[in-house]
Amino acid sequence: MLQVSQIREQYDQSLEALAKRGVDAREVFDRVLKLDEQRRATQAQLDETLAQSNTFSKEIGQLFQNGQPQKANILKEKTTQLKAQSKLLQEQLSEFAQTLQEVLWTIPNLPNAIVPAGSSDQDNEVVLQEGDIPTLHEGALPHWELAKIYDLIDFELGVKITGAGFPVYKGYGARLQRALIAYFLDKNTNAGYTEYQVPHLVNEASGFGTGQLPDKEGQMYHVTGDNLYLIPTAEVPVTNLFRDVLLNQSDLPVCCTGYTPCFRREAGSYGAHVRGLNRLHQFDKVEIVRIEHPDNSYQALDQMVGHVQEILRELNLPYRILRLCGGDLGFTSALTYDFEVFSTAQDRWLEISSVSNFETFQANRLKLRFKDNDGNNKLAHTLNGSALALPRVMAGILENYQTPDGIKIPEVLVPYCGFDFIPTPGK
RNA sequence: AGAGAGGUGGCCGAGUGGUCGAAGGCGCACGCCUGGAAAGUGUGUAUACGCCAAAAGCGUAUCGAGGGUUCGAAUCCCUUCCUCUCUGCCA
Repeated sequence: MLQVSQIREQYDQSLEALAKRGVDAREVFDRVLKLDEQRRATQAQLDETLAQSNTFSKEIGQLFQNGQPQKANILKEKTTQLKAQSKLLQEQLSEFAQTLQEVLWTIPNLPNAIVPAGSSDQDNEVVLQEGDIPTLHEGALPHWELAKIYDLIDFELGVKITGAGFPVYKGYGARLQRALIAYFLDKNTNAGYTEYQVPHLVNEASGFGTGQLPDKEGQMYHVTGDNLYLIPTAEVPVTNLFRDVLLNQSDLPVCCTGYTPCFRREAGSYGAHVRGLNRLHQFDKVEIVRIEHPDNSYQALDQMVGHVQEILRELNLPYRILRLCGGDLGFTSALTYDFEVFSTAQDRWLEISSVSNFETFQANRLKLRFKDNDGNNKLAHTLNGSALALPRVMAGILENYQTPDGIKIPEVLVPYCGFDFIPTPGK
């Protein structure tokens, strides 16, 4: 959620920034400023009325104590009027504040200066591409075929016990999955992130805190009996740990990591793009979250990008980094780098990580602040990224590491897996 | 799930209708004391919003949350959430 002061004090810059998303915000900005003015004026009036009323009440108390009830009764009548007035003002104030908040919720974050303008993923900037794209043997297969042949993942079984998009991992597949989680967590904790195990269900307040509610309610699974939501990403429980928190500057930066399954109801999309592991209702992800001083947040973002790069280099997967354009940028993000792994067998890039700086956009909604060294309370910057999302890493490994005799395991994963090769059945 | 107890500032804890944003203590910050430290001692120590160009200052709200009674509510009433104890169930 943007701050009103941002809109008021940097009106033109903010308009320009949003234009990169293809959003013309002039009208909504003007509405915000007007509502804010109304809110403030009403508050001033209300405060004055209540102050008057408080003064009278004190006088009445004294008059009763001094044995002058008739004088007190005169004042009582006055306060009755004031009470009616303040009640009305109170209602108006709530109305203005509520509407203002609702309008602010509709405005996306301001893209950073280096975000390219653009309307779709066509306009994303490739910042870097690294790693050799392997030349595969004749008859190389996409991962859903490999999963079947090697009996690593059973999609039909998942359908039987739950439904489409809930795969069952088996044998080597399950081991590889567990190895990846352990490897990612080790990489992250070695880089200074504190590991958390958080609940996979969150309450309504947390859904509002990170912005899934009220708008994107349909994307989460809702446990109606207890009014809880299955988390769509660890970002929700982890970031909400810091909801309504006032940190000290010396606490910064806060670096967290955690593994959770992620649940997404998301409908739509068809064909090869959702086959196999490409899009699921339940998948695993290791997330990193940082809370930073505003002066350091972009440096932190670069560090996070470097960290994910290191993992991909170790896995020896060909990848590229995209700087998302305004039109492709998430609603809450100021700057996002997407990581994509090249899937040779599918001949396409698969998104495996997204690293973003939200600046104060989330913190404002979460009321996540810190006391700076001058004693002022300021909104912190929040950042997060996947390090990494499992399914497409799995897909990338299976597809890029396949040989006619079987699937090799990236060297760094061998200690975690306990095997270095998945042989072709029957060979 | 049933029965009971309870939710007050960073923490502990007092407060059952007015002068209570809230005693006292702990913690913390700064000063004094000290050769240095401890002890002792003094002062200060919440958040949000509004007024003000800004600071100072002032106003308003906040004692889990929401509503009500009252001129006036931490205190009385209602609703709700949460925590603890016992019983039940259970990995």
